[in-house]
Amino acid sequence: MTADLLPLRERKKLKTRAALVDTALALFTERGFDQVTLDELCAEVEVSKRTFFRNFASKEEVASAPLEALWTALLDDVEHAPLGGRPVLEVLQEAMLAAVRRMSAEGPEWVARVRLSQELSQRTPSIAAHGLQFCDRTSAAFETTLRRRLGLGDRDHRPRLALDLLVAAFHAALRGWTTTSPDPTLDDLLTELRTVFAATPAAATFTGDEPSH
Amino acid sequence: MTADLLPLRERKKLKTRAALVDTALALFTERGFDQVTLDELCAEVEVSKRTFFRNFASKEEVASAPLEALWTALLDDVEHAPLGGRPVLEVLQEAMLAAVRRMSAEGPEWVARVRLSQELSQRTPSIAAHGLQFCDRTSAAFETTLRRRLGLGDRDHRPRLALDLLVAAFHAALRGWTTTSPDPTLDDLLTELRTVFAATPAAATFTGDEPSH
DNA sequence: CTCCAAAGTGCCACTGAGTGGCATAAGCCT
DNA sequence: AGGCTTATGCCACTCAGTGGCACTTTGGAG
Repeated sequence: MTADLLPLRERKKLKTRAALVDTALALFTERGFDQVTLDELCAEVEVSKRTFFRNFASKEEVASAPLEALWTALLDDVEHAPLGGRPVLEVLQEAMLAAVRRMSAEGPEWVARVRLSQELSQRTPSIAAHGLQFCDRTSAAFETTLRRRLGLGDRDHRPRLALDLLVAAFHAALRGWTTTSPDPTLDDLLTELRTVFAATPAAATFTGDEPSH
Repeated sequence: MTADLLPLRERKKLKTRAALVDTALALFTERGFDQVTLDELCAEVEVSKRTFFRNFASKEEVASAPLEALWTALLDDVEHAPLGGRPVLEVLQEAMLAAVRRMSAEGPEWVARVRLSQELSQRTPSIAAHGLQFCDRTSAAFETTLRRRLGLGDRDHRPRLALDLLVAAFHAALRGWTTTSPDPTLDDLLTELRTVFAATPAAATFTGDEPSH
C-alpha cells in the first residue's frame, strides 16, 4: 500500500522500528512501564540497546510514537490546507478529524496501537509528560505556520490559544474514548471528537450555577 | 510574617528546601540544566543526595518548584472561592490574578524565582515536560472540584476545557512576559495576564482572513 | 561480478539519576 | 534528662542514556 518503492535498507529500519513499538506497547501494557527494562525489550526484539536509541530518543518516546505520528501528520495537513474565511478553530478541528481518518486508513492496527499508547500514557506519569511536551513543541510549530499564513502579529495570542484548545479537546476526547467503551473503535473516537468539539465554544463562556445551599 | 510559629524542625526543612531551589536555579541558569549534576548541587548546599530526593521527586522538580507553588496556591483558592452566577472562566482568571498577587506579596524574591524557573523551562525540554505534566495533574484536580461544586455530570467537557484554556493563557502570558521585557516585573506579568485573558474569548471564534495571493 | 563508500548495527565501558537499607543525629514531648 | 520520632548521611545498587570503535550489510560504479 504505502510504497514498496523504498530502498531495502529503509524498509528494514522501519520494520525494526515498528517491532520495537509493538513489542514495547505489549510489554509495558502487560507488566507496567518501569517494570520493563530496555535490555529486556531489546532482547525480545533481538536488537542492541544502541539501536533502540538510534530509533527513539527515550524510553518514553517509543510508547508515545503512535500519537506523535498523528500530530505530525496533522501538522503536514495544516501546512497546505486552505484556511480562508472560516473560523480557524473549525478548520483545525476538521483537519484533525481528517487526519484521524487518514491514519486509520493505513491499517486497523493503528487504532489498537493508539489505544494502548493512550492507556499507558494515562497510567504512567513520565509517558504523559513526554507526550505533553511533544504536543507543546508541535503546537509551537503550528503557531508559526498559522501566523505566517494568516499574516498575524507576534503579539496576537489567538492562534496559540486556538491550538491549545484543539489539543485540550483532543486529549479530552482520548480520555473519554478509552474510559467509556470497553473496546473502543475508530468510530467511537470520531464521535467522541465531534462531541468535544461541539462543547468547545461553550468552554470560554459557560456559567456555573452553584447548586442551592 | 508567615508564622515563626512552626516547630524548629519544619523551619529547618523549609530552609534547606529553599536553599536547594535557589542554588539549583542559579547553577542551572548559569551552566545549563544537564551540565549540572545533582552531586554538585548537593555539595554546594551541603546536603546528601538522599536528602535532595526526600524534598523533590526529580531533578526537574526542583527547577519547577516556584511555578508549582503558584498552581497549588491557586487550587486552594478555587476550592473555597464563590463561583455563583458568573462565567466560570472569568472566575478562574480572577483567582489566578489574585493568586499571583498573593504569592508575590510574600516577598520580592518570588518574582525573580518564577522568572528563572520559566526561562529554564523554555530552554530545557525535560523541565518543560515535567511542568506540563504537573499542570495536567493539577487541572484534573481542579476539574473534580469544579464538577462537585457546580453539580456537573461526568460527560460534560466544559469545565476541563475551561481549565485548559486558563492554563494555556497562563503559559502564553509567561512566554510573553519573559520575552518582551528585559527585566520583567510583577506588574508586567499582571498586565500580560490581563492582555491574554482579554484575547481568550476570541480564540474559539476568530476567523483568519488569508492574506491576498 | 567486484570492490568501494556509506549507513546501520553490535559490543563495551562509562556517566549520572534515582532507590533501598541501615546506622546516626537532631528536634520533640513529658 | 530520657525515650520517641523524624530527618539525615552513607553505601551499594539498578538502569537509562551516551560515546567510541570495529563489523556487517546495502547501494552503486566500474
